[in-house]
Amino acid sequence: MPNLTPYPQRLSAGFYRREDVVQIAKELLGKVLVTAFDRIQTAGRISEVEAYRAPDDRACHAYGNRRTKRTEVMFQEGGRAYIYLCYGIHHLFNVVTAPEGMAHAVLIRGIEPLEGTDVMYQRRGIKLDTRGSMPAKLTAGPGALAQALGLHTQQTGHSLIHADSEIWIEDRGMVIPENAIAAGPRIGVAYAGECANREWRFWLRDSRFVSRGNSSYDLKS
DNA sequence: CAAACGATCGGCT
DNA sequence: GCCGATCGTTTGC
Repeated sequence: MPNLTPYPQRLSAGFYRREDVVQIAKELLGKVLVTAFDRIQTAGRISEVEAYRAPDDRACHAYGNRRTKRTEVMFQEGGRAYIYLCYGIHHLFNVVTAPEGMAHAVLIRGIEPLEGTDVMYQRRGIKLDTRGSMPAKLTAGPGALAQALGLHTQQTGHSLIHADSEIWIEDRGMVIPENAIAAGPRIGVAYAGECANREWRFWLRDSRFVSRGNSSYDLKS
């Protein structure tokens, strides 16, 4: 059988609306996050993610299924952006998953720059230096990559699926073997008690565009 | 109405 | 490695 799958292929409702957010988080590694605001396209390969899951996850903003104005979008059907302000400064981008009524999300924590890198430098306020390799600080860390892609809290709730969306995720056919994925506890959730021990942070083991050291271990060694 | 608190980053030591 | 910035959201009085 010839492979007739045309790439790139935008991820569809069926991908996002499954109930296993941990599995979806892992599958998002290697996919390509794209923004196209005012016809300026920027894109990067997802290299680090974290899963959050209401109602039982104390680290999740919708813990206990509490609905607030901010978290309401997490309860909507999968395939939307949940973007919130962190520490008064950083705009953190999450992918809403699961069917309507289940508040699950995947925080995107790192991307490897692919397209529009000049714009990324501009948005980040980093001076372009063509000598040497791209600095990890360009798009490693959730606040950094959101800034590089022009993501902002005002886009929270936007669809990642509709044809006219300015934010979407593509499958470009990259296959990530399980042993290329590392796992560890989520960052910055010490307040979450036992839930802080859940190893729901995943990253591409060999990527430089990861927010913390590549310690911890590989999945399925 | 008041106040505490971040799913972080960058600058400085 | 440590520390301060900065402000919307949430909760408590």
